[in-house]
Amino acid sequence: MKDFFQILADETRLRCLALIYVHTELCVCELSYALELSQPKISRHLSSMKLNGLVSQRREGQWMFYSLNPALSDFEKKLIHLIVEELQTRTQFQQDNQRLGTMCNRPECQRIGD
Amino acid sequence: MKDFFQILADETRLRCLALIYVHTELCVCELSYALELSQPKISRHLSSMKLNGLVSQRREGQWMFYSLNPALSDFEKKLIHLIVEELQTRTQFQQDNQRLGTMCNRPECQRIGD
DNA sequence: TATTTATATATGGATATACGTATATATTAA
DNA sequence: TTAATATATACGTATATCCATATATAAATA
Repeated sequence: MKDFFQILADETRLRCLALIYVHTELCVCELSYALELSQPKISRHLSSMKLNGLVSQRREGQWMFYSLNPALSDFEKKLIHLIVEELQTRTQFQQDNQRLGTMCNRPECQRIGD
Repeated sequence: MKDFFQILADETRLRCLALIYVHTELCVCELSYALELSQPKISRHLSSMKLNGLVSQRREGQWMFYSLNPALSDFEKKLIHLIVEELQTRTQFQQDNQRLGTMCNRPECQRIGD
């Protein structure tokens, strides 16, 4: 459980998690744009989230899409749900989400539920 | 929120948190005994939990009793409830809790709900 | 094949964290 | 006042984490 919280103990990763949760799946460039952070930084954090089983990845052409790992335990899923619910009430998320909405040339793909 | 998870991202602190939650309040020597860890180590972790608002402290004679901080937000309280609920199902907690039960000369005090 | 776009990784440095050990402080009792 | 018990803190070290920058890999396109 310690490692689970370790992975949540970073603002960049929390911001990524909230957007991924809400949009089902997002690629690195979308997160980099929405959070106004460098591509390597986003990629590194997603990589550590992947390593710890928080997210899974799917390649589609040039893009690597990240989504919540369906293999998460019920406990972890419940926590993440509550965490994202809370994050959504905060300005940081709202700003990030709005920026994402204004992004041009977002990769076209069959995103489920977006 | 990052700092909240930072504080939860340590096994010793999670073990303390679970015991404190279940027993309402505990002192350093009880936790040190139950977890079989040195007094300075327990004290240092409790101190950081106090600093981050997770627990509050109350002195009674020689003993410093730690309990969950009542000023925690509803969100934080809900998370902690779920976390402790999960921890209670694990052997680590059960062993810690059992050792606490076998401790001799536990400080006598009017512990609420213990 | 060469170029562009998207993503991942390597490196070195700065900072944070956790630890054991030693010691200081505080309270109680002799 | 001295001793014993409980707790807190200081210090040095080892390790982990995060970052910016540079570069490597992979896929798509010209």
